[in-house]
Amino acid sequence: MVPGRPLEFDRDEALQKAVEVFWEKGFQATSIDDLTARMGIGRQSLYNTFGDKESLLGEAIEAYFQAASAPMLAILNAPGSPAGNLATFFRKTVDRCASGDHKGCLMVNTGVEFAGMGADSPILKAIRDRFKALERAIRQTIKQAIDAGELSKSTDPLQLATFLVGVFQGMLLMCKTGASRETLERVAAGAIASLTK
Amino acid sequence: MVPGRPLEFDRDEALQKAVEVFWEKGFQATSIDDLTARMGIGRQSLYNTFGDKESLLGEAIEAYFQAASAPMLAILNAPGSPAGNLATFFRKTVDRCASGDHKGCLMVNTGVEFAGMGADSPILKAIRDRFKALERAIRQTIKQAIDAGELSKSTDPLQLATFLVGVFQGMLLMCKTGASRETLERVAAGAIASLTK
DNA sequence: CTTATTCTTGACTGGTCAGTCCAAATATGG
DNA sequence: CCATATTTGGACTGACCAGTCAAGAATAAG
Repeated sequence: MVPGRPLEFDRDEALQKAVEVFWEKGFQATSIDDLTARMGIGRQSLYNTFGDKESLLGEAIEAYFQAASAPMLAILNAPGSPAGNLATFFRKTVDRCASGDHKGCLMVNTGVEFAGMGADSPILKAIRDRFKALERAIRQTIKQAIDAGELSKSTDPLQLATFLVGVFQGMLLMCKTGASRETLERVAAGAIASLTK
Repeated sequence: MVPGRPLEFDRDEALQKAVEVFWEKGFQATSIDDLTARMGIGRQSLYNTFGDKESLLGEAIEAYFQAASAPMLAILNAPGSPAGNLATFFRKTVDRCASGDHKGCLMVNTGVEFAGMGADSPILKAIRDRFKALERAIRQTIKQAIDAGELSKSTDPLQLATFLVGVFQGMLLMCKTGASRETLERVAAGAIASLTK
């Protein structure tokens, strides 16, 4: 084993706290002091362990995506009706928004913040890639729904998947800016209605 | 007439420049120097004429909304088919996004930024109110479409209107984060499809 | 125990930023 | 021409902030 003083904190726990702060306040509005306070570690420990502020954000987004996407992908791939799974996906999104104190989505929030400073930002690219991955998963479920006869054979899976991701992002945005549960339910109802023909 | 040295610049022109800067860079990332440079006025002139940075943003949002909403409301209220007008609304949104160099929507962008700092912000309230006004206009057009027999009598105007505003905001968000015209066209197609039954 | 390695603590730095102050400039009204 | 009112330009201030530095503390290997 390599010698040296061991970390006094749990790296994953600290990262989880960083996720919360970035999620609530946004990247620019979060200071290093905000982070160290919530993470319960010293300034130098943060720089040693996570690199600079933007690297930490990158790790926070990665951790957020893993935690947030896993249950949603599980819904899409659940046994039973694919179209029903898509409907469940949107109902679950309403629940998550309504129970999250209007924090919205870390990736959506961060995407808006970084969009203004050059489209070549690695952060922005990571966010886009992750939503692309979600789109692929939804498209797969749509294909299954078509095969199962739940959606018309004339349905364009790519078009419908992109549309649903758009509605999804719209819901997360509205959640962040203060929409009520009723509002989000109406949006979700529209998405679900587009699955019944 | 009240004496005193006259302004050396056109207030509305300067405000329009401020809109552009906030729109591109966001509120926090815009410094007073960024503003004075683009507006072509001195620092003190800015504070004299517009108050502090947040007041200027408030005026910028107001001016942006007036300029951006007028043509969109005109589309909704155009003579002819109400449902067709709603479809035109979304096609026009694609055009505006695709021709705007991925600036998205000033109100959406700003809404995300201010959502993190207290839901009681007057800026955030103004943004919400303006989207509520858009929702009302869309609901009115939906009612006309129902009366004209273009939409089923069982259609819930409020539900559909809220849904369409959600899709609209989703499109503006995706525009900001770099979506291609093709992507936005797919989302718009989904919204338009929800108007044909 | 000694040494090499890593972590922690707190002070420090260089820069940026929003907002203010003030003296000079430019207009009107008498 | 003078008094009054307003704008302008530039310097200034106080605060904050991301990132660095250095000295001491904790660990494991030999």
